[in-house]
Amino acid sequence: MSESFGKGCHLHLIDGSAFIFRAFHALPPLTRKSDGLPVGAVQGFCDMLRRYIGKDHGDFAPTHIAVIFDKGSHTFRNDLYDQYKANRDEMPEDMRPQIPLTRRATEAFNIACKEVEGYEADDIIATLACQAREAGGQVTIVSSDKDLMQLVGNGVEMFDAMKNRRIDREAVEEKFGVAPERVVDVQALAGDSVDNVPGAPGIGVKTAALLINEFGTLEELLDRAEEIKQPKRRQTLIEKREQIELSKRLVLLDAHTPLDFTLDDLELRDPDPETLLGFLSEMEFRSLSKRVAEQLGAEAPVIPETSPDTAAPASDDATPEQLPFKPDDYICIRDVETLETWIGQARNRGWVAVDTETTGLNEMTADLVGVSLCVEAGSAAYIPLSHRAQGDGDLFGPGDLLPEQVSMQAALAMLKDLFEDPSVIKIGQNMKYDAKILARNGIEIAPIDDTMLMSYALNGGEHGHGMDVLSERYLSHQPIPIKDVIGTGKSQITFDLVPIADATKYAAEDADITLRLWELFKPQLHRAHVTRVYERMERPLVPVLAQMEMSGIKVDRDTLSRMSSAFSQTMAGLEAEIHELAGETFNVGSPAQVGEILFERMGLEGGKKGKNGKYSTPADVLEDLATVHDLPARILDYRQVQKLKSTYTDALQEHINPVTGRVHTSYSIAGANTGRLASTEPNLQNIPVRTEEGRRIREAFVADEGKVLVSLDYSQIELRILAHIAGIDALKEAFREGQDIHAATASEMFGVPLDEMTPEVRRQAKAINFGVIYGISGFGLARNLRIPRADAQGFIDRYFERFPGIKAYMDETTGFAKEHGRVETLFGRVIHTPEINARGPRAGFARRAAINAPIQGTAADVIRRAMVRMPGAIERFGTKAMMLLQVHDELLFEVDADVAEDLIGVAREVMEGAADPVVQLSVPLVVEAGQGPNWAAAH
DNA sequence: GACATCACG
DNA sequence: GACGTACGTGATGTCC
Repeated sequence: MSESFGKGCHLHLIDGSAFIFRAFHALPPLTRKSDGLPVGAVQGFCDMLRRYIGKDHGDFAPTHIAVIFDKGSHTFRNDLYDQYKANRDEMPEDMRPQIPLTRRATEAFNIACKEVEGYEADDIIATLACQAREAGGQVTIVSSDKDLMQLVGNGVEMFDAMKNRRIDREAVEEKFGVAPERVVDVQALAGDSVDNVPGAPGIGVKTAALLINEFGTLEELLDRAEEIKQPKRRQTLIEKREQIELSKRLVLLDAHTPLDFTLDDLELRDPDPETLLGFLSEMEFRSLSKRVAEQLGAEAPVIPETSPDTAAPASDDATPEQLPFKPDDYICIRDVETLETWIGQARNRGWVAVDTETTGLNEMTADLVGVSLCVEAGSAAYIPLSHRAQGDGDLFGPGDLLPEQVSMQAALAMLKDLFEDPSVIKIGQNMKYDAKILARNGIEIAPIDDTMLMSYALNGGEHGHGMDVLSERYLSHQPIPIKDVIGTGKSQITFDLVPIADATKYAAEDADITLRLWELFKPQLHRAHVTRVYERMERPLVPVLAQMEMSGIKVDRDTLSRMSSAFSQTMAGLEAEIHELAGETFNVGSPAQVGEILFERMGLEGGKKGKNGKYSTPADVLEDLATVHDLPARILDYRQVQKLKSTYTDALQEHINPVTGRVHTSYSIAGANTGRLASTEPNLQNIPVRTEEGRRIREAFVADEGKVLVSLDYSQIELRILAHIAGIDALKEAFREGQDIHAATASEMFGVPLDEMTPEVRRQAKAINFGVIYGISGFGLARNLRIPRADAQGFIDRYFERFPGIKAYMDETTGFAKEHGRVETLFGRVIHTPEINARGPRAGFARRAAINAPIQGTAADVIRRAMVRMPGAIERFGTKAMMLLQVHDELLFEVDADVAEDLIGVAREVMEGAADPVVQLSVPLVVEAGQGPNWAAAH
């Protein structure tokens, strides 16, 4: 038996969480070969422990050692302040299953592994450090966390294992500007954005240290705050006293954590080679076991290579060994016992691929028919829930529910447990669809992964991201076409009428494919450096958009209906007039016939033929012709009304959901190459606004009784981003000063003072500004402005001369695209440009798209980030505020009238700050807001 | 299903 | 020197 802890002893306390996070982020994602379990962080953790105990610590050699972990997410600090650590990101899903394994690893190393429910590791470390100090021993805290620096001094030091550097009194003083004893005072004032400790607004570490050094302690400072000379600072300290005192309680470590062990329990023990090597073998760490064995003077264990038939295809090598698809092996789950088994398997794994089958494609109206699951490549099952008889003379009449299906209610209850289990990742292809179907059945599926969005992050611009494309491209497997199952055209049936045996093959295959794609894509995300893009801007959008789509927007049918009738009359009148002018009757809605009339019968000049050999009659051509004849003008009028009627007043009514009385669009997250969303069925991102007549359509988009619609939109976001990316000082300055940007551009280009600016000159500058974003050409600008091409080219030359950064940006961007086959947004979104090295006209398109993509894409990223943060920010309004629509640079909300102004304040802050903290824009983002009873009034 | 047209940012 | 020509979308109607 050894003596108890005291003088001459040296306790080393390792901050376990810090080790895990370091290990996780320092290493590429690694999975255990035999079953795909993520173990990268465990391996890193073990290696860090190995190196630590094998290290020559000189005078600081440990006699006692422990690894300290956090336990439970709720601590006394959450009771003090509910926002404590509230803006922490969720733990990456790959990391979660590795936490218990690191505890096992610690034990395998024969190192004490300690945690106390409801206490942070920091508090336990503080308690042990104090006990050791009082007993006369020395302490080394293995961490570089600044929150622990308050403990340094009197025999306690820290050690930064990454930098291999000891942190003593002097080092702490250097960092905080005060002695370790006063570090908490400085932290209380400066606050901490990582832990969400509020502190004193406007006071950072520097100022805090200055104040503490002047007054001695925080308490003294607060008592004598009146003496501070700077008025702003004085006011802050007086007004925010409570908040500062709270902050101190949050940062002050609790050295009185109740412990069920003593310092003596932490005595250094040699690892038992058998136990440790056994654990490392189990984890299949080959080279690490070898190194450990060497260190211990033991024999390295032999770890068998996994046999191919049990190996998960976790590698993404060019030709991974591919398990064949065997549709006959798929299981049909017809009783709760079997379902229970499958759910158990999913729980054991920690993940499961999921697919829902329904009666239609519209998530708001389709009914759930069945669910498929896949836990391992090749091993998938389908759970039929509401399949019905086709009625071809069987025992069951047409439409009868078929027997031997798990009851909807029972299955949903069991699946709800699994789908809402935070420790099981649910993997889907286009999860928003399944999430909405399940939400309508009372299940809030989470956490999720989405193979469509993974592909979008990885392969954006290369190809589409539908299951068929991905399966053929990455698994060399053509999935069963849906039309083989439900047919096409008139004889098409709904999925509930598909025989269960056929449905099983189809549905289980989809889940199987999804799981295989996930295993393939998951490790690629890190390698392609798009993990953050996927985790911050694609995946979290799924629940946000699902909610928006399910909310829908109220559309007044009567308004649309009345407008539609009026349009009919107008069109009839115009049609008669057009026939009169043409001298014959023809289909005004047929561009081919219009071209024929204008350019053949009437002999007007300027007819150009399109690729189908017909005359082309787009609006700009007709506008030019309108100066010489009335007919083209009337045709334009007709087309405008026809568009408004068919696409808006008529079609929109068809989209009013009979149950909710509202219109529910659907957003494609992975549709647009640049990162923009796209709105379909109906498209609510192209509701008219530019003309007075069109804008009236927006009057039919209304708020419910007692509510208002609130619209917030980014002002000139793309030009601001261009100014930032290309580093155009003159434009940045104009934005910072809040100037009219087009007028400022014109002034800079033509030397006209702002107060002498004419609308015409400003209009030209505006066209150039937009042209630049689109990868301008002299021809295009000339056509847009209807000026001679040479003049347009002159403008562009002048623009490049005045803003040389723009030209440089364009050249650098195309150069980058040609070299790498891709461009990137400021937030790291990758947009591939496969055509950039093509020849012919396609090269021009690709070049302009490459120039535009980082600008449009960065703007898309910004609003995505705002949308992801929005639900948390507006949570305080409860059901009083709902986010309904996104229109690229605009967010539309429906809000109780009494909180509309508050909502505007909150939402504006989120939107204007959406780039932070990843990107520091050198121009401000400005959001304009409006509100009213309908969308026209809110804009 | 291709094409033309036009609605939006 | 010719070629085509502003970026990104979705819906509707005609016509084959």
